[in-house]
Amino acid sequence: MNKQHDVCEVRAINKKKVKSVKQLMLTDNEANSLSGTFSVLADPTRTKIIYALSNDELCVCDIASILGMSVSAISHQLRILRNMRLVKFRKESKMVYYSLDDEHITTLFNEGLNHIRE
Amino acid sequence: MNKQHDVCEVRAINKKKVKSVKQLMLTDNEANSLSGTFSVLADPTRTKIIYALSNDELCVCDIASILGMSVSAISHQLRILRNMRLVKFRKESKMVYYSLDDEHITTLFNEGLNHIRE
DNA sequence: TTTATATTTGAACATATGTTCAATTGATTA
DNA sequence: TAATCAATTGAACATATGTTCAAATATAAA
Repeated sequence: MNKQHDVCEVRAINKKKVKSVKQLMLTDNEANSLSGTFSVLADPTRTKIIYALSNDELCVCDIASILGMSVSAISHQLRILRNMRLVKFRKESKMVYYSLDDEHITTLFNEGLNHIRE
Repeated sequence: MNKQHDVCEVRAINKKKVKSVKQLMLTDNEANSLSGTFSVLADPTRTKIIYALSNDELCVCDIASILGMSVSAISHQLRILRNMRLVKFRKESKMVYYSLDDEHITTLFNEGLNHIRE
């Protein structure tokens, strides 16, 4: 920690603003939860999976085929989407069929899609 | 590439579904652009910065003070937000004041915030 | 039971990302 | 001019993340 850092971390330029914004500031938990939510959508493989599932319920093998990727890679990503409750699944014999489970995030997803497409 | 992969990448379970979803599928560019958009919001420091700037125009030093982080770390993150046109800035003597610049993403940001808060 | 197949899993690997540290730039002031 | 300060930058470092590979599960069929 050198002098420059001390100055800027301890003495703010506009103390009133700093104080008032500090009071409103997100907690670490809120910021982590918020950025964590966006992180789920921050990978092209996952956005493709979500997009694919927005059209149809699909098994792992078909998702892999659609994306042209290995089954293992898709399965790893599906686990992340499962843990975040973004997708649900049902088993039918050997196969596992995935579908979307979270309306909020798919709304977010579609807003993002509109954003890049307009 | 072993046998298992070949089977699942070449032969899909439900060929019709796979073919139709494949035709609708996002291009790599679209998927990268979409996930890239979400990536900007996928870091707690950046979400805090955006949140702070949604309240007020702020200089780098004050943002650092509000977040309790080094000026350098904040400046690096502001560069990312600048490159993505999420924030704009004006110079006033030695100081640089940042403010939000992109309505679309701040809408996205607020939707995410509602999502985690409800 | 043995074989085949759909999926999951863990470890290894490479790459991407965020922060720190030190140095630099640009503007102000003594 | 020299000194000071806000901000930026690049390199180094540690950590996180995504894919691959090999092995393990689980279910169905021969």
